[in-house]
Amino acid sequence: MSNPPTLRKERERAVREELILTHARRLLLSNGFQGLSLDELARSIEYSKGTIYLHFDSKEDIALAVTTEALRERSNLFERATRFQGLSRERARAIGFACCHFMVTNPDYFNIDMMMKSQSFWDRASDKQREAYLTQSGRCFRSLQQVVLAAFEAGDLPAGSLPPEQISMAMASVTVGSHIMAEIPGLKMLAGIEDPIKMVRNNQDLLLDGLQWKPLLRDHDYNATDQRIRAEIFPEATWLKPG
Amino acid sequence: MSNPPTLRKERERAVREELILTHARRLLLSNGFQGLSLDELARSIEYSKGTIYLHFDSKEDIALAVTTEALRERSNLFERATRFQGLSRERARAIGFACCHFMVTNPDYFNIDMMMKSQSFWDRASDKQREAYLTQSGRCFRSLQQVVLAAFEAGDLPAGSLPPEQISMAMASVTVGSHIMAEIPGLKMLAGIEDPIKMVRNNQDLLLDGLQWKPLLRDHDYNATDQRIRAEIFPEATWLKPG
DNA sequence: ATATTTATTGACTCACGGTCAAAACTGACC
DNA sequence: GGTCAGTTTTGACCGTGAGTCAATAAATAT
Repeated sequence: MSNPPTLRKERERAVREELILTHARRLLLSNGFQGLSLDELARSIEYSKGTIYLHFDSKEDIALAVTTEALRERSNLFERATRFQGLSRERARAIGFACCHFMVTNPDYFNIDMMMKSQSFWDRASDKQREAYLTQSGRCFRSLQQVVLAAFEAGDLPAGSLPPEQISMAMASVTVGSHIMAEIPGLKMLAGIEDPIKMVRNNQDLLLDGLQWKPLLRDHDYNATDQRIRAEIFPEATWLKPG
Repeated sequence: MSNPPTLRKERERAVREELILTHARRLLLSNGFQGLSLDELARSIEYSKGTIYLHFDSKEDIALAVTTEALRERSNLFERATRFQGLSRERARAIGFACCHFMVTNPDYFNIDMMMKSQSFWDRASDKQREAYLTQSGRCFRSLQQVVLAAFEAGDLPAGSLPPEQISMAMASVTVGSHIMAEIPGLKMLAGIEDPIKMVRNNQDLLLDGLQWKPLLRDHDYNATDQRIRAEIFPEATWLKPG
């Protein structure tokens, strides 16, 4: 039994897996799931198709892994957001900010993510990838939950109104839904949406007001908060317009 | 040139198209998009595969048509809902009710609908089907919009706060998002969601409160409203639990 | 009854996801 | 440095299934 080569092999394997995912993401984003050809992918990475199947069980498995990688990135942003120093609702806003920043940075991510949630896609992925995806979902959720609990402790949310998990879910729901609605080609026109991000954030504000999360939108200068969030946590977010 | 036979032909064509869609829906719902085989579909309808292609451009085209049929059904429910006699927020609630009723009646619809919105699927459908889909989306949206405008007229929504289209979009967003979140396998457990429908309606309530849509949740007995909605508009909705 | 147009077919192609026996490579042992 | 068991990698091959189109059947016109 030789250890050094084994370790090297593992490292090389990890590198190759990353190589596969990098190219898979590129193909997936440019041609969609249907346009992702495993023959082309094999050619891109300069390994054979068989080798790809040493890493992943199916095409769907690869797509889910790509999605999970992006989701991990999103979780990281969320965790950074929770570290914002401020009122509880400002911290919640920082998470909303993170989410929008992610959307701007990864404009095509939602398409793939939504697709993978369709039963017939989800079912064809491996347990391993499914678990990894749920782990990252959990991380996102926990970031939210942490801020919600802090809000209860600070008395910024009315005690006993709703269980905290439900509040986190509501926040996630409005965000996901807004992103989706913003992407529907025809409705954007129909509803006169000019700036999708603005809509998302707007809807988040409405929900938090509905939850009576203090301070309410009208009682605080959240534009200033946004500027602080950007300056202190997400200096790379160049999309935020002043005012 | 013969007219009578032409009319009959058109009728027969429409019947056959419906036949295709009926069977396509069955296969789609039971096996998912991947499991929908055009050979099997052809066998089901007792016509050849070529004939299917006289009606639809691609597999995606068929799937979109199935989706649109369901969406048309949903639009019908929405329009019925707008006819509820009551306060503006009660009418909005009736639409929320309709949406939940639809979800209960068509539990797998959202999967397909979400999939069709992915770029690579949408792109493979025909213009004709895309337009039909957007037409039905528009009908849903307009039902919502109608109730929102009525709310402004009645003074139940604070004037000048937000443009009505944006309010409609927010309502649609929170609903769509809640449905999606409710369906994610792992998160349901993580967040302790027991009744997905309850969550959807809850989130809708929170948003409408956030919009200051009078009367607020705490100022009105909306359980009674639900009972009336069911009795007067949706007697077939057996899922509504009393209380 | 026959010609012409229209409707329908299903065998065929081709692309692609997935497999696996064979080839290439590795490193342990003499 | 040569041999060989074990491991890794390969790419030709398979089955499936979407989409096509020349051939056929049915309907209609003459």
